[in-house]
Amino acid sequence: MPELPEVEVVRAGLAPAVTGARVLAVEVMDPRALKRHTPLGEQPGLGGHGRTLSAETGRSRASDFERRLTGQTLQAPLRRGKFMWIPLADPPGSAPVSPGAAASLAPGTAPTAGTALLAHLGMSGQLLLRATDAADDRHVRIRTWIEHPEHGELRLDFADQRLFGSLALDALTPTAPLGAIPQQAAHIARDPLDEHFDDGAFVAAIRSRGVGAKKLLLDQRLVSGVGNIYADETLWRARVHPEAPGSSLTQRRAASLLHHMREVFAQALAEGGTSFDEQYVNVNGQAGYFAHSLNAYGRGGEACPRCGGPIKRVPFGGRSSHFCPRCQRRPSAPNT
DNA sequence: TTTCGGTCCTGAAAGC
DNA sequence: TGCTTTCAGGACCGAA
Repeated sequence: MPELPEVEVVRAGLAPAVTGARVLAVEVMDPRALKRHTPLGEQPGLGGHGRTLSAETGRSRASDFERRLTGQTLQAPLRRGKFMWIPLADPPGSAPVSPGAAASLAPGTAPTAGTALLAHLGMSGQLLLRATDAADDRHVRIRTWIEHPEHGELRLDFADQRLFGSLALDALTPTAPLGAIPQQAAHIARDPLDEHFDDGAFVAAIRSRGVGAKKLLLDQRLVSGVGNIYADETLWRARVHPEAPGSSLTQRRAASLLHHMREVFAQALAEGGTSFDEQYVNVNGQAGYFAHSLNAYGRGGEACPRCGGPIKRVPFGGRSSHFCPRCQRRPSAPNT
């Protein structure tokens, strides 16, 4: 289940092979993997994300995507949170973009910084670099043939079993202080590995909200890149109950959430990300090792590595939360 | 403005 | 053995 560390591993793995490569051909094998893609001249959201695509809409998106991407030159891939994008050929007058330079702008800002190939891996999305004659992987939805000046011809396959992910061509919108970000990712907050992430604003924001800490960590408008796995791990490390209201956290506790979030991300990155049931692999199809380092997520009924008490698994908005009721006490009274 | 629940989707596992 | 149900999850949308 790709969250920030997994997407960053993919981004870093793609960079050497795609930066400077030219797109030779594109084949959309399943238009449902283009849920975020809007053909030129069409209103965003028509038959949009989260809704079933009609056959006609699917064909229209597929042909537009194939036509516009073919022949383009790819730049270095960038990322914010779980969104990753590859800017297409330098638009005239645009500045170089770095991940740390990307900043949120209001949706709807006029696109003036070119176009990018945007990717969101959803739950089971994979971007796989393959030799042009390699055997097919399962669930390949979109196939791209590229030619790199040093590495020659390669295949870049987007595979996605559960179709929660998608590719799209999206307009880049300028950001302050430098750079640009795809419009579809402009509304989300910076991620905690971003050098421009505002720790003070994050702490203030979560302390002003009455909803549970886990919901706040999963809110991509407050901090991006956190999913169910790393939310549970962050809360366990910080000894915060998933349902502890943000307003019940002291300044120090709220800041410690951020500290532990960065800690768990750093460790996951070092171990190549978290892989379950082959739902996440790097660009070479290899699994990460961080699943072995999980303390809470997926360990319902097992002993807490810290206190030995049983890890509890409870329903949480259609999924599950894992925490240690002994280490992560629920606040008994509102903070005053 | 904030919060909640439904929707999209596939395949493994469990239950009957 | 074969069928049905449940579960996993991120992002988005509409309703309250």
